[in-house]
Amino acid sequence: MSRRRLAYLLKHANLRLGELTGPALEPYGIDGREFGVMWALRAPEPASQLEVAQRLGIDRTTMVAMVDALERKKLVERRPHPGDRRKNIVELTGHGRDTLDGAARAVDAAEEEFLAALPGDDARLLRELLDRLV
Amino acid sequence: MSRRRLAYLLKHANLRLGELTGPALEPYGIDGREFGVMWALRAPEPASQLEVAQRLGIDRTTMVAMVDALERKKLVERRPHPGDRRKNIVELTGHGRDTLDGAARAVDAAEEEFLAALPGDDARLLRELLDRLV
DNA sequence: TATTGTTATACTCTATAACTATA
DNA sequence: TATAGTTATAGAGTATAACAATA
Repeated sequence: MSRRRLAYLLKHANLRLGELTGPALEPYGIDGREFGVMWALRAPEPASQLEVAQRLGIDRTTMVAMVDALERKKLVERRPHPGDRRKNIVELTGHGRDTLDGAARAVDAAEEEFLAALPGDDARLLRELLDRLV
Repeated sequence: MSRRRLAYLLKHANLRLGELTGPALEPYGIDGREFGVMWALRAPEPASQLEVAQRLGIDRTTMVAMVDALERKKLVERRPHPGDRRKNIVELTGHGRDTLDGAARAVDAAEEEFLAALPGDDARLLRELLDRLV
């Protein structure tokens, strides 16, 4: 009867996951949000700053600071778009790609630990259900 | 292959839910966080400010401002704890209880709309899986 | 000494508005 | 006129530190 609300469950699930992914990413010098940007950049097709921001659902002004930080760490690079000089192409550097490989494995492990309370099928199911909602 | 990360799914699920519950609560003059506090206060047993804060996983300093706001709206009341004068008992007022009744129905409807993409069994299952994780 | 509530303060995350340069 | 990126700024939401009252 002491039912917890869906918003509470989603928020605290995300908080708990963050407590696992945060430390897992620390050795790579990035936080969860930066990992999210790099993850969105992993496709071989280059993307403009705005495209990445929209893919992640963050504001383009927020994106500026994120790319600034990642560029300072030599993990991504901006270069002008050949066909439209208003746009920046944002790409992972070689070092960024290497970092992402390791970081992605660390995040995989953190997610696995987060989902450890659920049997394998249920973990897969949870991801699928959320995917259908978002 | 374009897999979205679990943190992304949880965050955006919560954002989407908030976009539904926010407007649903507007007629009741409260936001989602205030609803959360009132929901935690619905049990007949009185609770101290700190107990409620811990139940919700929010800081006690944050709790002060939340209770201040709800008290200004005459939805909750503080009274001294009879046995321990350091503590405040926080309780719903009559008006607070009436408001919560309506607000809870509005939030139920918003959650239902949020979960509409899932067949009934899956909606129940999602809640259960999250409940086991948090 | 430790705990509860409070206040002042600061930090993180994010968005809005205004600007520059391109289209 | 509209778009991409940038900057400055402001607003949530939250936490830390210090204090008063009480245990």
